[in-house]
Amino acid sequence: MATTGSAPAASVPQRPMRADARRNYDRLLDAARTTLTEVGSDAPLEEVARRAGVGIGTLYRHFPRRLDLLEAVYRKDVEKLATSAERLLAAASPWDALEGWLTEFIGYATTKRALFHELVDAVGRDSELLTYSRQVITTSATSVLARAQEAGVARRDAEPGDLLRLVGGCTMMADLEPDQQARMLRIVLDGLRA
Amino acid sequence: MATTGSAPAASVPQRPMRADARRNYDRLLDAARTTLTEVGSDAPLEEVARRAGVGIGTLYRHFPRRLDLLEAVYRKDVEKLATSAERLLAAASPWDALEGWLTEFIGYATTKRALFHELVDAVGRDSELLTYSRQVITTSATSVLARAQEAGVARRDAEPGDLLRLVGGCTMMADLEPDQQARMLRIVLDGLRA
Amino acid sequence: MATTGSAPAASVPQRPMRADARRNYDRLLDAARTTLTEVGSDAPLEEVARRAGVGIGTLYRHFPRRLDLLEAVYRKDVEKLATSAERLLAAASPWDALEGWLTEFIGYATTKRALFHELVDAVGRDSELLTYSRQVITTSATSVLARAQEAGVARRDAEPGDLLRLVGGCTMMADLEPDQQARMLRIVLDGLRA
Amino acid sequence: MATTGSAPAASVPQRPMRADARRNYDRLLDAARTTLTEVGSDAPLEEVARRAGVGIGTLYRHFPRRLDLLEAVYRKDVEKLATSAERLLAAASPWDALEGWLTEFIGYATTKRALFHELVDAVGRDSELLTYSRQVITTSATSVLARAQEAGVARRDAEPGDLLRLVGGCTMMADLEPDQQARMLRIVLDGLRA
DNA sequence: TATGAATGAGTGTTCATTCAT
DNA sequence: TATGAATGAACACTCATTCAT
Repeated sequence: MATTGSAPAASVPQRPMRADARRNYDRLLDAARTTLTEVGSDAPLEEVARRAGVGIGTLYRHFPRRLDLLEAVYRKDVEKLATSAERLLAAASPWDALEGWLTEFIGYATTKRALFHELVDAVGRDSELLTYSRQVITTSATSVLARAQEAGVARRDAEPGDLLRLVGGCTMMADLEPDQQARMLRIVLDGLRA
Repeated sequence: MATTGSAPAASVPQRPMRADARRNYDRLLDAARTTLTEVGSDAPLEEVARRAGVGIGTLYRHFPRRLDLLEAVYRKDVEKLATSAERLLAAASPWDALEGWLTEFIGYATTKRALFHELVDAVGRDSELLTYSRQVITTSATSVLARAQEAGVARRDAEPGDLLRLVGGCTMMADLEPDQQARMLRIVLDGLRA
Repeated sequence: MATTGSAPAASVPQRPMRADARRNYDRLLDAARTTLTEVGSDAPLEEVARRAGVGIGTLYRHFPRRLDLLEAVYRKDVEKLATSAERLLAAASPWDALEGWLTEFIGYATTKRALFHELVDAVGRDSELLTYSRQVITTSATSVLARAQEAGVARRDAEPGDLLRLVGGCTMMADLEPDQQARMLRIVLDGLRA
Repeated sequence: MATTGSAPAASVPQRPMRADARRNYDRLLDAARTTLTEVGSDAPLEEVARRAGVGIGTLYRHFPRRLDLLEAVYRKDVEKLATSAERLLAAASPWDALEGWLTEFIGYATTKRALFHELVDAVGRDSELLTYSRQVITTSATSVLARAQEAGVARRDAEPGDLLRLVGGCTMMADLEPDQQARMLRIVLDGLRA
């Protein structure tokens, strides 16, 4: 389910990136996420390039249009959620998997808050990316919740969608104060415990 | 508790606006809210002026800086919430007051989603406006909830802050599909009923 | 046949431009023609604005996209040719009309040399502008040549198209040395005389 | 009269190119001519390299500055005209030589149309390249025309310069429709026949 | 050596803000 | 006073050129 993490989101088998290009690509994605969530969704790409320590031309070589960068940031967060779900399901206790995944989900919700509007405007709510995103998240949330319920550590009447809206919505509403976010998550988790 | 609705947000007693100026002021505020929530927080002010049916110069006469307009829009929504709380507490049943106020709160949350980031960047989280806003909303939410609890129509263990985060967060998370918003509100209200 | 010279090439009856706006519009067109023919078709628009003595924003108010400016320059030259034909046919001797119009045509050919490629790329050879241009020029050339032939001052076996290609082609080929252009015109005119 | 076709346009005796380097050099020149005449004089060099099937670095190894490539393309066309004149004079009938050379000249005029402005801007009208070009073309045109005139198959009152301007000018004016170019050439040739 | 990734100056375009009408 | 034209700083994006692989 998780992708292999090959950089360009789409398409054909291509030669692997050169090491330096790969490093710049990753740096750019990281810089983009922090810049966009901190400065706002209208952050200049020059600022992203600056934080990544590369020239603006390099940014554009990897992401020919602003939208390509936004999509890649969003997609990476979604993929990370899917990967986390797999890893946690395989290696953590049912409860820890649930808690760990929701913690990661908060990071995703922060990214989503910054990018979602612009993405919807540009590619539409039914684009491949957003459809894929909904599917991945629903699947992951369902998995970690179901395992916790089957293990008897989570309330049986909780639905994955409720969980997502509670944690995600509170994250967005909580205006990015990290300690508030952690507290909200604690409340939700306490409420969930069987 | 509610302000008197005098147009320029701050300061000294000044002569009341001429009728046409008042009309333009109100139109601009309305146009700004719809434009900013629909087009996005980076909507051009020319678009706001166009929707209000006035020239850009007139917009700037009323709101010398872009931020002034954003603040006024936000403040108006907050004041409307306060006014609604007073009206509903005076005239509606405890439950209807709670339901009515939360419905209005969704509109506020939509505005907040669009403007909050830019406001925080510009004036800071502890500015008069945002402090005032928190206080008004907490007070209003507390009033309508407490009355419903005292009347025995709402669960006693619900806290105003939870309510706000649930409804507000879900609004933000729900990606602006109005029917989804209504459904989320219904769920929360059903859950609240004593 | 000639337009009234209203500035925006298309559309509905609109209020006449303010005097200063009209002046800037005209200056911009003039500056654009000289800049594009002197510097080349890839001249920066900032240079055009600079020569017109206005800010880049003013240029964009009048011509929202680069192409709009190129089209307007080209269209104005075509319209000038049509107007010249009318004027010369009404007021000059048949021979002087022919000579005068061909002289103006050289200016048009210079503009065309600079802009044509980009226009064709952008709007296509069958666009309204280029169709209109061909029609205006054919009509005008036919008129001035036919009158000269009827008056017995031009060879009867000359065709308008030949004339245009000779004068226009030589203009383009002559690499913009103005004295060479004049000499070529003289040769063609001597050849044409009945 | 023709150069020996040594690749780098100027200067010192250097070892002959390796076969593969020579092949890349030739491919680049061809790709440059087609790209520049088709896409326009502002075509990106990456596109040239792509069409030539080499990397951009290889292009720059052969042509360290953009201008070097433009010069080489132009020079090659001029040299081809000189070579053609020699070959046709030696092997074809006087009339066929004239016709064949003028046909080649149309190709040159197309290249010139695309490159001339930029070349003049960069190296000046009296540069070695442009002086050389004028001399080669005048010489070649004079040769093929004189031979045809001496053979009694071309009008004696035609001048080489007229021919060049007629054919070249019409080529430029004819806006690149190849069939129109052929027709213009036919007209000129019919007019030339003794 | 050939490749293509990196660079950054330059250009088209937008939009907050000012100012003449 | 209301209007909208003018301004220019800022930003998305391109491409000639350099340099690491």
